[in-house]
Amino acid sequence: MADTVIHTERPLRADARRNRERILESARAVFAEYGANAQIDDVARQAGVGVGTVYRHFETKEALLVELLREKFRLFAARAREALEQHGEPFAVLEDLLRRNAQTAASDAAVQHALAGAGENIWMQAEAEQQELVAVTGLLIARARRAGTIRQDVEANDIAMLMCGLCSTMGGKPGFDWRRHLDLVIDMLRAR
Amino acid sequence: MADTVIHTERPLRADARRNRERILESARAVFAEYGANAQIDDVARQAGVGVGTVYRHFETKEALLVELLREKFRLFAARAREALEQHGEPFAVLEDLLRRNAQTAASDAAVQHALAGAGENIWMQAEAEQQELVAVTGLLIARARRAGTIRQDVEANDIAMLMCGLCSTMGGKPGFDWRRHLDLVIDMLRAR
Amino acid sequence: MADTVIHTERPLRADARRNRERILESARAVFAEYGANAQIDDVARQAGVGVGTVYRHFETKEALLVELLREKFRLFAARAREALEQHGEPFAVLEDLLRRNAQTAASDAAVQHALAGAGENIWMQAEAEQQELVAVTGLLIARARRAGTIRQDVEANDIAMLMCGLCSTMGGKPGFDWRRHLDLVIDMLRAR
Amino acid sequence: MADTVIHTERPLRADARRNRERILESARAVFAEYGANAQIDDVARQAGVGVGTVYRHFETKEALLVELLREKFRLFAARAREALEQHGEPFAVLEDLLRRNAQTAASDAAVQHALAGAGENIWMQAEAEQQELVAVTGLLIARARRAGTIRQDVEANDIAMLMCGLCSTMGGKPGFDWRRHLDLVIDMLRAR
DNA sequence: AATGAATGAGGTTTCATTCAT
DNA sequence: AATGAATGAAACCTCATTCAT
Repeated sequence: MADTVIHTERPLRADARRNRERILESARAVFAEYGANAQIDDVARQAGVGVGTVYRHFETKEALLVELLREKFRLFAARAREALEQHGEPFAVLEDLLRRNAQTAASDAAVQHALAGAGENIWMQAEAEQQELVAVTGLLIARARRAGTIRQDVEANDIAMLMCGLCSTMGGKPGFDWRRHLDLVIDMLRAR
Repeated sequence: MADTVIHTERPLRADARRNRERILESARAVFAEYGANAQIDDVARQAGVGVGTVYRHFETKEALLVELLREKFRLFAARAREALEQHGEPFAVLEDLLRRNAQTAASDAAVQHALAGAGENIWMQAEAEQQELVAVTGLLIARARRAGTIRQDVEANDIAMLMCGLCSTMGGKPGFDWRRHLDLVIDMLRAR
Repeated sequence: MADTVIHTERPLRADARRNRERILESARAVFAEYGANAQIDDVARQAGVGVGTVYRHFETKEALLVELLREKFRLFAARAREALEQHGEPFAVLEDLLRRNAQTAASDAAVQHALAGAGENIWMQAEAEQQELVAVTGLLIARARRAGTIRQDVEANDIAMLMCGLCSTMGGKPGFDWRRHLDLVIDMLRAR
Repeated sequence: MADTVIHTERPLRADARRNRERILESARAVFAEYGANAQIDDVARQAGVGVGTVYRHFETKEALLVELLREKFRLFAARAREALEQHGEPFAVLEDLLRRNAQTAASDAAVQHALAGAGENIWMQAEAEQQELVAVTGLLIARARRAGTIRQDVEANDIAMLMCGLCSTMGGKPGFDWRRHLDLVIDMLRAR
């Protein structure tokens, strides 16, 4: 009851934190279903809260989208760090990582799409998280390069772009089969 | 190949055809500037016609987007056909084609973006044109394969997906340099 | 070829007259189907002419509606005049007239409706024709009154209003059966 | 008869209810002034609320019209129920009711008009309320019939149609005087 | 005289965001 | 802190009417 605490940043009451989680979850679901033109009202309804609550947690719709993108980057970065701990052949480890990430993105294709279609604005606001991911990916590449199992001229951003491109083809675009394509891309990355 | 096309559709009065052209031109400009949420009213104003005229030519905003996508595919297909006529080394011809297409897409990044973000719907409505492009690309690949200068396992749809992916990274996404990346991709396509 | 005739009012070339007829016919059909919010374009298409032609004959959509109302009044007036020639019992003649008019209106319910819903404006522009109808109806009533077979206090405008009201109930309004109701109304008009 | 109505629908916040009332009031005024082609924006402005609020309460312009019709039926039904409580001569009670209703309709002529011109759709959506009115009217008629002061063959729907017809003549149609006409109609309903 | 393409004011509706409760 | 009603700018689209062909 004596919670006259001064919130410098975000101690966030337990229920508030729970709401935040629920909102993000719903946002994923709703954007996945309706693309970037899903409505905040839908997100709120799905989360079982009022619109006002959504806005308390995310100042704008864009901010919500940004957070989704950040989360994705954080997840991928976390996986990349785990990969760093592994002791297998470096390229194989990287390959496994990419396959798992692609799979995750595919199960989320519509959100991915919404994010791809989203203005550069959104990407810029997630730059820190993106850099972090690129940095860790860089370490994985360096290891593989030392092992001589990856093309010498590949950089972390190339992987990022290839994966980003792969995701952009995941919708339901006719003739496109991302699994096949990923096989090819991975093989292309391999040292000759 | 002589273009004795039979117009089953109405031949379109001269001024109407002119308007149609102007509308498409403006649409390109306006979508390029404002992305997929450009307004039809802006397209009309920019074209110097009334909104009604835009709607007479394109029943829906989506229809306009579809036509833009179709045009792009037609342009790329035309270039691909030209490339078929050339007598240089097949892979070099293909490389040149890809570079020119990438350049075109880049000068049009926002439209590209709008199209990428667009629902699968739009892509499906342009499927015929896409198939045509893929078909001609297939011929170019076949030649290069016979010459032994391209990876044996590359298919036309892989090229499509790589280019489509490349385009999706063209916005202003931080850290992404498509020219560099295209160099890499082309080199990856080359036979070892 | 020497048709430098001066058109004081409407000599109207034969084909023009034919067009005018076709337009009115189509207007009846189209207003009957879509009510007052039928579009001029529909009328034109149905008539097999361009919109411009419709406008050459009828300055505005309202003018077209007015003409439809006028025609109806003219038809009813003509029938009333014919009734005057008949030698049966005056009230019976009137009754027969009303029944036939109601039948006509019913087969035309939607137009009737459109006309009823239309502003007073329209009725005022058809006033002359309406007066003519009322006048002839007055003669029929007078005869019946002399014969003592109609209520003494009924006037022509009462008949008009009753019929107008009857028509207004003809749509598909639930529970309303205009034939039953007409029987009652006619019996009410009869002298006790 | 105590109004312990159970609200299955949400009880509606106090301010929301107030707004709803205001919107209906304005709708009456605005439809009265401009007929069926009044604009929702005008209704909103007149009510001092945003358009969005109008749409929150009534999904569609049509829904607003329907509610107006329902209200009218409810009002008339309420009056009819009051009339049932009265102990005067049954026909006189009915007559008084009709006169008051006609007066109300006249003061509302344009709305009445809009409703008359409206598609059957609208009437069908108000069928429940209409039936209720017809039912109560039926009781009034039954009493008068027992008293022998009304024509034996008149039914509730006849009264409805006569009144509905009367209303349809109320605009500014030339030559039509509804008060005169109502006198006649009432006299016609009286038992001979 | 006829055609139908063009016009553009105006209509309905949506939805991100604010704010009273 | 949460709620959801309210807001209103802006989006899309329609259609009576005009006008170039």
